[in-house]
Amino acid sequence: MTLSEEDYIKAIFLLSKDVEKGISTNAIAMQMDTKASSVTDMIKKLADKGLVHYKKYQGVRLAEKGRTYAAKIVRKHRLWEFFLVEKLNFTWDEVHDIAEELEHIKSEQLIEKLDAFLDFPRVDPHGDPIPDKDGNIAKVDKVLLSSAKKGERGIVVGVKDSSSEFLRYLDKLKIALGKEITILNKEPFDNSVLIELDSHKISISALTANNIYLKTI
Amino acid sequence: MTLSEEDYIKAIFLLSKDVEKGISTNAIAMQMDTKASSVTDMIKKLADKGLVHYKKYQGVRLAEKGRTYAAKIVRKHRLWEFFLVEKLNFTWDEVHDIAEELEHIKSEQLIEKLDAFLDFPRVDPHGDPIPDKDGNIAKVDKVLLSSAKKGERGIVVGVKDSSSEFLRYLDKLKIALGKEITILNKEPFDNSVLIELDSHKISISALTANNIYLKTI
DNA sequence: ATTTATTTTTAGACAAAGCTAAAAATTTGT
DNA sequence: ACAAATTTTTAGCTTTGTCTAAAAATAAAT
Ligand SMILES: [Mn+2]
Ligand SMILES: [Mn+2]
Ligand SMILES: [Mn+2]
Ligand SMILES: [Mn+2]
Repeated sequence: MTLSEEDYIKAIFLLSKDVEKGISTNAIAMQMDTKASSVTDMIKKLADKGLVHYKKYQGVRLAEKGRTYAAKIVRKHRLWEFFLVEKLNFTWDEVHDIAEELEHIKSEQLIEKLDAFLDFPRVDPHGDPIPDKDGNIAKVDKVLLSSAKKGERGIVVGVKDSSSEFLRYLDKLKIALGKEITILNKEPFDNSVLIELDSHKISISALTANNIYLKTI
Repeated sequence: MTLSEEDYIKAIFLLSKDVEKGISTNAIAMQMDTKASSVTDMIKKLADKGLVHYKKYQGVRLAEKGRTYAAKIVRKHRLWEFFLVEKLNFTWDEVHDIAEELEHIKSEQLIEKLDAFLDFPRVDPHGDPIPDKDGNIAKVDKVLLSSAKKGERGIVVGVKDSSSEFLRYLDKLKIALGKEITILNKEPFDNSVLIELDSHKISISALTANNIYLKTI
């Protein structure tokens, strides 16, 4: 598998997470910041290799072989992110692009030794689960802050958008994994959410609330 | 710089170490396990980018720009090797190929943080010096075991051949960095060397002796 | 049910990096 | 000094992955 093939298969894997149907050419092109025609070319190659199921104009689905391969790349990506934050003191907004390269290093032994060195972490710095060595992913139960109800309390356990910009905005709001949040009110006018955090009341926009995951308590 | 360009510039850098003249196309092809015609193509590209000086049929020399770039790749290679051995418990014969990939990860910040995490090591697991962040390399003074004289003593500080096969052979002989060796005798017939190691006498072939560096004491 | 708009695929080009085979230059041997 | 051997370069092809522009298929709108 080439680096490029790996990035495609991973993109399809991530896009398939909560989608039942085939993934569209355009969706993949968007995710990978490339052109639809390039995607079509690559999909054909992946189909020839038996990694995806593909019928023209019908979108693409991962074959079992492709799914486990993709999960392993995601495993590497997230383990490296954990390493960068926990051992090298990077912040959670700095690690994605570096992990995007590190995830392609080809050595089973390396990743198993890294896993042990890190003491077998179960989630990455953004709260995303780290697949095990066979590609299985633990189902984390979490809800979006935007869908939590007035009066509920929860711990921040993840983010949906993990772009640097969003993560730095959360830093500014003092929102981080592990923080406790209480939903004080929801404003019907603009769907903003009034929360209590560190004994302060702050208002969170609908867009922001739609990108924060809570585990309700 | 592409991965391939980086590997070429590094190869030229390593071949230039104790050579004054231009590096030949064939020597590079040999080192990189590729064909001379491919080397010629790449050299032209590197020359266009100002990384090397090149005149047809005259071999190639690193330009200053190329030298510092190459030194940075070597720095990354050796720091990662150190990490693999010291933190992930790899053995010295297992790390080269993995470092060959890791050396291409593009992040200044990553390598500086890794350096700090490792506590600024000065040599890699094979005794080779780790260039500093500006590409300067400390001159280590060491001699080949093959050139040490009868009666001299020394500490093993490096290897010339760092192939897995040779390193595993050294493991078998119980020769490792830091071990003390006394030259008891040199056999004129086949240039083998009789040494004392861990209070045992063993005979080392000329070829083996020519790939072990000592710091005499 | 057509027409219009959007999505997807194809066709044709291009850059990177490699190869083989042949030509050109340099080095070596006598 | 000149022929033979070796090294280096060139020419022409191949594979990967990308792109633009045009054609084909599907989806949406009237
Ligand atoms: Mn990637
Ligand atoms: Mn992540
Ligand atoms: Mn390399
Ligand atoms: Mn080394």
